This record gives sequence, structure tokens and C-alpha cells, in this order.
Amino acid sequence: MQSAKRAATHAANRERVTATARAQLARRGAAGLSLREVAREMGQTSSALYRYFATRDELLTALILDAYNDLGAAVERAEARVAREDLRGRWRSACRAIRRWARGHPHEYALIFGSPVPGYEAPELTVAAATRVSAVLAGIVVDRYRAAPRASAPAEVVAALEWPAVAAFMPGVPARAAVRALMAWTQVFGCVSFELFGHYVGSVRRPGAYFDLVVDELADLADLPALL
Amino acid sequence: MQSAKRAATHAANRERVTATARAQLARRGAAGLSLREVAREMGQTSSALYRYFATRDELLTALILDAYNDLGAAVERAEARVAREDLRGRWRSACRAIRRWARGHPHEYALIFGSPVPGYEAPELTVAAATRVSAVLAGIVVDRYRAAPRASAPAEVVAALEWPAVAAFMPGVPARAAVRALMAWTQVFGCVSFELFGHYVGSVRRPGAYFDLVVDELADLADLPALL
DNA sequence: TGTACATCAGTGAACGCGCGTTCACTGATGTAC
DNA sequence: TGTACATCAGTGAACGCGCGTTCACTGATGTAC
Repeated sequence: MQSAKRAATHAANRERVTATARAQLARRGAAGLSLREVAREMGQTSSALYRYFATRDELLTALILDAYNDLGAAVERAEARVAREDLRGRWRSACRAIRRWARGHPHEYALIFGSPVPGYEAPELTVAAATRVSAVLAGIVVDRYRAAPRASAPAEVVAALEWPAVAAFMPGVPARAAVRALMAWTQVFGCVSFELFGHYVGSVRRPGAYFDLVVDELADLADLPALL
Repeated sequence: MQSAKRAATHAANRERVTATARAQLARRGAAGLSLREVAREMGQTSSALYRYFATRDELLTALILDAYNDLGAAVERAEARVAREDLRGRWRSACRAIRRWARGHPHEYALIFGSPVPGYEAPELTVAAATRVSAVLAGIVVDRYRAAPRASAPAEVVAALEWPAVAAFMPGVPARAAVRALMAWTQVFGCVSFELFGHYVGSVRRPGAYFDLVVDELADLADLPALL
């Protein structure tokens, strides 16, 4: 049986490894992440890392998980700061937190929202972490429709979506609004990706100001009033 | 001076190289593209490729350029097939062509719309090719507002966008509509990226049907009537 | 409190691999007269 | 139509590099009595 003391230092060392790897990710990007380089930067042999990760992919998974959780926590914090009745404010705050985090951690953002790393298959456990942001956004929409009359979803929506799951995620939200919420979610990340990946060169001059315009257009689209 | 005959065979050989590289891209992804592997598949030495490309990055640039042009041509063709007055039909056709191409060439799509390849800087000449798709989408919006009364753009839009360029690209389109058109453009690619990069797992069951829903929502957003 | 022992962290050398790029070279192909 | 010559396509060996992973090992650290 492993002692608690040893387990603690083991975990701490493992954390040191991922921290170093994260710093390297920021400099070289996901594809260029190298165990040897991480070890070098820590002043250790590359074989030492195998105490903490059985394989390079396991390190990558840890980084992806951390990225999702870090982003999720940032968005949760930002949204929680706004008064519950101010739906538009909550929406703005959450969206801006997404963009702020992405700009602050561009390579981690690319790691989770860019092209999939070739040959890497994401394990199940990343899904829960990935859900945190969407849960925040969904929560705002749910509050918007809290007092709305229920209506059944049209067949084409039910067919297109994983409707039971989506409806459970946004209880009480009518189908068309749920689709629009999904769209808003996609739109926010589409904007951020276009900005970070260079597709706004030539059309958007101040991405921050443009992003705010988009966020407000989306709030109108989702019909989020300033005050209920 | 180079003879026309020799120039032609040189160009043809160069095309054979890019074709092989493209096939390899489809199998291994952008980061894993290797000159040696391409040469091997062609039954040649790796050094032979240096007759056609001075460096690996030059090959990558050629692939990116081809991808943009291939996508652009596909969208142009699809949109041209629809009667000019049927704005919503043109919009649908163009959007679906984007998605169809992306699903047919996922790695090429990732190459141009996914995370930037580390250490690679896109040269200027790719910009023109990249514009072809947006030109098609802009054309539809322009036709929508052909008879609309002109209005000056609000300051916040002018400040956020490269307004002169955008206004020139969509002549006669009012500022707010231009922003929404930009949003629609982003949304379409955001959707496709989410689908291809696996972010719709758990929420969207039939991506094609969902995509069609989104495209129609966007047409409403951009206020594209079925018939003028 | 002291000691014997098991467990862990980290070392250093080695494995086999594939990569991009260079360079002197050999044939083949087209050109000029 | 034939020949001499320049140009090009492709070869094969070599360069130096960095990578992920394995393995037998040495110290250090904590544990049980």
C-alpha cells in the first residue's frame, strides 16, 4: 500500500512536470511537445518522467484536461460575479472570459479547440471537464426561460440533436431557443478561433470591439433581456 | 531562358508531387507530412523533390493554396447553380458546399481552418485564394441590399472593423447587416469545425440536419427572403 | 530511539527510428547550328 | 538531318539532429518493529 506522504510528493512532482510541459506548449505548440525537452528544462533525464507518465499521450491528456478545467473555472468565476437577474451581463461576462482565457493561453486553446492532434484519441474523462463552459452558458438560457410556457419540440429538432441530452441540459428551454443557444455557443468559439487563427486579417481591425458587438447580437438572438 | 516544353513537364511533375503529398495529408495530417515519405510513395529519392520545392514549407504553402482554391471553386460552382433571385437558395447551396467539401477533405480543412502549423508563416499569396469563399457569401448579401436605402455606419462598427475594406467588399450593405454577415460567415465555419473536431459529441446527433437548421436560422438572421 | 528493509526517484547508456537538407554525380532530354 | 553542347531530372550516400522508450543501476526516503 502506498503511503499518504509519498503519494503527496508524487502528485506534487507530477504537477511540476505538467507545469513545465504547459510552459513549453505555450512556446512550441502541441505538436512540438517533447518529453526530452521537458526533462531538459527540469534538469532531469528524460527517463525520469516515466515515473509520472507511462507515455507521451498520457502527458498530453493531462494537459488537455487541465486546459478544459482552467478555462471552465475562469468562465465560472467571471459569470458568478454578475447579479443573477442580469442575464445579459452574465452572458457578456462569460463570453468575454472565454476570449480572455483564449488570448492568454493561445496554444492551450488550440490544443482543445483547434485541429485534433494526429494519432491522439481523447479519453472519456475529458468530456466532463469540457462540459463546464457549456454548463455556464446553458444556465443563463435556462434562467431566461424559467417562467416560459412549455412547448414540445418539433420533429426536425428532435431528429437533428441528441434531444433528450440537450433538453436535460437546458430544462424548460423551448426547442428553437435551444438550437439558438447551441448556435451562440458555436459562434463564440468560432469568433475566437477565427481571431486566433488569423482569419480576421483584413476584415476585423479591433477584435475585442468586434467580439463585443457579436456577443450583443447573440444576446438579442437568444432574446436575453437586460432585466427580466 | 527556359523552354516552354521543359517548363510544362516541370509543372506537371510538381503537380504529381503535390498530389501525392495531398493524399498523404489525408492519411497522416498536416504535422506528419514528410518529404521523405512523399518521395518514397512516388518511388523516388527524397533529394529529387528539391527540384520542385526548395523546402518543406514551400510544399506546405502549395497545399494550403490548393486547398483554398479547391474549396473556393466548389463553393462558387454550387452557388452558381441556383437562380440569382433565389437568395435563400444561393445561401443554402453555398453553405452546404462548404460543409460537403470539409467532410470530403477533413485534413485539408484542418490545414486551413484548424490550429496554425507551428513555425509556419503563411505568405501573402494565400490571402487571395482564401477570399474566394467569402466573396461568394458577400455577393449574396450584396444582392439582398441592392435596392436598400443607404445609411452611414455607426462609429462602433467603423472602429471595430476594417470598415473601408469591408464596405468595399459588400457595397451598399448597411453596417449592421455587414456585421451580421461576418457573423454568419464565422458561424458556418464554427459549425463545421465543431463537427469535424468532435465538439458536438453528446449534443448533435445528425450534424447534417443540424447544419441545415443553422443555415436557415442564419438566413433569417441576415434577413434573406426566399424571393425578393 | 534505533535499525533492517522495502519502496521509490532519478541516472546514464543504449535501442532503433525518421526527419530535412546538402552535394557531387550520372544519364536523359531538348536546343542551336 | 545530324551533331555538339547545355540544361535538367533524379541518384545515393552522408550530415547532424531529436525523438520515445527500455533497462539495469544507485541513492535517498519513508516504514515497521
